[in-house]
Amino acid sequence: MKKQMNSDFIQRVKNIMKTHDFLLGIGDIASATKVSQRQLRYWEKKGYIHPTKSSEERRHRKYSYHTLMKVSMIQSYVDSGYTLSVAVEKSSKHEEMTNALKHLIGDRLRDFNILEDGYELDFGAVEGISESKNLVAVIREGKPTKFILREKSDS
DNA sequence: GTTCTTACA
DNA sequence: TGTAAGGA
Repeated sequence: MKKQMNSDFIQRVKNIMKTHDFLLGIGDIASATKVSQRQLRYWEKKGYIHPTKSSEERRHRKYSYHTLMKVSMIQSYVDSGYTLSVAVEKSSKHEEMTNALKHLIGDRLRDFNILEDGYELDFGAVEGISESKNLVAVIREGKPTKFILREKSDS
């Protein structure tokens, strides 16, 4: 239900982006990321990045903001000394990790509290441990983050 | 004016 | 890989 609403929203945003041509040219990507147009065309030939499908009928390539971020991340890995292919692998893995984290948070985060010096994230009950307790991540500035099992409150 | 491909250095 | 040529 919630997921349905969310994908509808994303679809509407995509439609608006398309009708308003909220897309970036190769020059935009190049100037923003300092990756040359030559390099971007090379990355495309290698299959690392893809122009939007709608640009297949166009004269020029068009890129999404998502692609901009991907290029930026790949380049940051390249700047760190990784080879291009490794940089691409790392950016793919980073993206998957981000998706997994979003999934985890959306799926399991039951409560969130802001503390004086940090945060508490309540992930609810842990299967097979204790149904009356919740797993809580406690993050405090200057201290190691820890997980605790806390008795459920009635309020 | 920008982007495209091809080709040369 | 940068740059130039010559078109779109």
